[in-house]
Amino acid sequence: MPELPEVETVRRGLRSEVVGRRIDRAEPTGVRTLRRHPDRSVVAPRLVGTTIDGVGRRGKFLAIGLSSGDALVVHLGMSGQLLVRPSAEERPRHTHVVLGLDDGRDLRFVDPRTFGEVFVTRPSVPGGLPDELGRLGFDPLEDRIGAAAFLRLLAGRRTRLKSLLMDQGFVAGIGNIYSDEILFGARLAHDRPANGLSPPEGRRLHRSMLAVLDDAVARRGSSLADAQYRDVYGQLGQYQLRHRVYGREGQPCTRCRTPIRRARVGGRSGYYCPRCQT
DNA sequence: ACGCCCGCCTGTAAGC
DNA sequence: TGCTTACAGGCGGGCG
Repeated sequence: MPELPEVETVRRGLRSEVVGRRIDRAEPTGVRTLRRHPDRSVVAPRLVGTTIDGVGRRGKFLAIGLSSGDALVVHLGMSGQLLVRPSAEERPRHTHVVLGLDDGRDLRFVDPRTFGEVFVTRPSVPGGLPDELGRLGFDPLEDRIGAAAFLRLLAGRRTRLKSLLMDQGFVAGIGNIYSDEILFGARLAHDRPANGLSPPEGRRLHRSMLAVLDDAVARRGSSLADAQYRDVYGQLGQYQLRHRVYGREGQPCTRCRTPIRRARVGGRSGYYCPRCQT
């Protein structure tokens, strides 16, 4: 499922493949994908003729900067893919947006479960972050806040750690998979209240967050059994091979051999080592 | 302020 | 074998 490392991998792929290209055609057809646009007919004219200037990311959102000053914002949701394919190639099912580029290729948004979205907006600060993303918390890799600042943010929060890590208004980009991996790396239980951590524990959480996310980006993200996550080239990620708790219920902990457990946390599966994480 | 549930979706896999 | 059910989960909204 696309979380920060997967979205960052897509961002880097777009930077290599589509920055500098002009959009010659636009087919924004997906009704649910374009749900922020009550009138979808306004979308294509804002895209056609513009050049892609750059690609930014905050948390799980991508912001594709256009020469017009608009930004094309993309969220992959659960099953969204941004694929760069030759325009002549057959389109897969659930293709909701197609941008025809000036090099004979398409940038395609494909999303079977339609939890993802695409919209065009004009940042009030030219070249800045789209205003719609302003409610997001800090981005662990873009902002690189230090341990001291992280500890100050934790201090005000009574929330349990897993919920807090997945709260996009607190820290942007972490979802179910990486919250479990980060908590394992920090040797902290998912239900610990954030403001109850000792300073060493808070520093462990900070260090684990950066270490897990950096390693996952280096391995181009996680693709699970459903193979829904693909980069812009259609390639799978490799970080799932490094998962130490996620999806490993009943398998021995890599640190202590105790069987990994699964718990329902807020309607979702959370995985942890009952011995290492306290 | 926080926890928890629901609804939105489709594809896959487990269960009967 | 074939149908039904459960599950995967990001996110916004609602409710207690």
